[in-house]
Amino acid sequence: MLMHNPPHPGEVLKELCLEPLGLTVTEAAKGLGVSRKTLSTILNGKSGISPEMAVRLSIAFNTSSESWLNQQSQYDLWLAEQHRQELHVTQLSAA
Amino acid sequence: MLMHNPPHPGEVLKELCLEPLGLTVTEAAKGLGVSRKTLSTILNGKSGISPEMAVRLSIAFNTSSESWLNQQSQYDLWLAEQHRQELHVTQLSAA
DNA sequence: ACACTTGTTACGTTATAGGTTACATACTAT
DNA sequence: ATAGTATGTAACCTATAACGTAACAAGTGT
Repeated sequence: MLMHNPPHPGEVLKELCLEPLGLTVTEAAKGLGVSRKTLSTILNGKSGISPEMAVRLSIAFNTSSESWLNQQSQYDLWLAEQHRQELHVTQLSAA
Repeated sequence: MLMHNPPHPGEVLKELCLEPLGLTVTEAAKGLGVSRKTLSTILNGKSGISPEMAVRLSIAFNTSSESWLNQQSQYDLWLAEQHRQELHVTQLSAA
């Protein structure tokens, strides 16, 4: 169902990983092996977490890559569900 | 952890939705509101299930869009995990 | 022979992740 | 004030991917 606007994974990343560890964006980007811009756009909700980025986050922060990618999926799905009625789809299975 | 190669969502779609209902690719594509090629490449593992496609599938087959997109995420993640060591990432949190 | 289904290729468009470079802004310490 | 650092972002590039149409070859069934 997914009724409520899920938070962008970038917010969660900032609040749960960077801030608690006192990491700057520059430092974290270096550790993750990506450019500062790439991390910055994620943190500010301008781009999403790719499968590869999920793996990077799992290594750097000792978490599960699944949790990161699932958060992104929930977010993407919430956006897609907003246009449910504009999709011309007909029922193919029994209700 | 995800040790085993997860099935491509296209296989699941074919076996769990199209075949049980006796639907041809052409019919299903029409019902989903996409081109025959788009559905065909998904069924044959040549392309993935997008968030919008997950919503289409949820409408046509009366399922949850989450389940479709999660299957795709698990698949994408499994692919990404194969290159874990090639990613130059340093530990940022305590082990 | 004819119709239908299918996979696939070729050719487009559009979107997005990622990189580098550069700029303007802010904060901080000297 | 000045130097250093951190940040967001814009411009420009590349690569990948989803999607469309049109066309073809191969298979199947009438």
